[in-house]
Amino acid sequence: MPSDHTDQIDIPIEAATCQPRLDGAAGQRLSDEDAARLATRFKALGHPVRVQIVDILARSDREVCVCDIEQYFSLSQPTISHHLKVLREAGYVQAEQRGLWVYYTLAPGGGAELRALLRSLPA
Amino acid sequence: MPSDHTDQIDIPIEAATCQPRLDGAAGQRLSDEDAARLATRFKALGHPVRVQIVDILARSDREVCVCDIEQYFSLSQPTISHHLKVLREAGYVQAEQRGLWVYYTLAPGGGAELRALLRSLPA
DNA sequence: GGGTTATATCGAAAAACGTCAATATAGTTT
DNA sequence: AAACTATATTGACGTTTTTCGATATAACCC
Repeated sequence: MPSDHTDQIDIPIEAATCQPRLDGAAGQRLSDEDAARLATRFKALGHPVRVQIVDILARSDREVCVCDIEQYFSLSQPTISHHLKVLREAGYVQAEQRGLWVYYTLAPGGGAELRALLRSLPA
Repeated sequence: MPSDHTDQIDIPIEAATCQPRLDGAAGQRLSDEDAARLATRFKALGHPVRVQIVDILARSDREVCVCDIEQYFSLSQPTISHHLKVLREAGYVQAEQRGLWVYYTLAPGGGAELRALLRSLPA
């Protein structure tokens, strides 16, 4: 009779080990430092209030006063100040004091990239 | 007599109020829902281990077994499993079980975007 | 069936985060 | 100088996140 008992039958599903990798188990990858820097930047955008703040700045064609930013939220002044600090330290925004007021803008360079990031989900 | 005592002298630096906004104090902006969704996605990338995992998947041209992912880190198995879950729930990665092993890939669609995100900082 | 293996889930402890009230700082006005 | 204003910082408290050991689940092999 023709072969209908092809000997594939007792081949274990994946040769008893998960598909071996080509490169030696720890090939080229992101450095720990780069991963940490990236994570810091992403984490800074990982809060709705900070996303909103960045969006406000991205939509504005001029600098925006902290006192105006505060109007958008029903949060205490220290809380807004804290979120602005996180965004500043992550390099997303820049502050300039003039008189009693402090004006924020998106940090130069990252502007286009940031607008793209914001568009990356709602699309 | 000609004006040489122009009355600009006692104009306060910024007219006693910070530069007024053009739109009515709460113009068009990101909805709370969109801000929350964006923040959730960014937060999922807000940890170095998860950035590394995404990078590993982004560099690989094939699916990667959990057992291989674990090799990259000196963290417990439950911890890696937890980070994979966060990435899964954020929609960045996909899992497929085959035999005893589970293989992860970047979620379809977002692949190019994700690679761009990863490139967004080290550049 | 019983034994083994890979991954996921649970529960707890430590660390990080978000928020506010209180206070400090720095500028402005009188 | 004193009073006032906008923003930042400090300190405390509740919540969430990260991590692990222990256990559960599910698939394989004998």
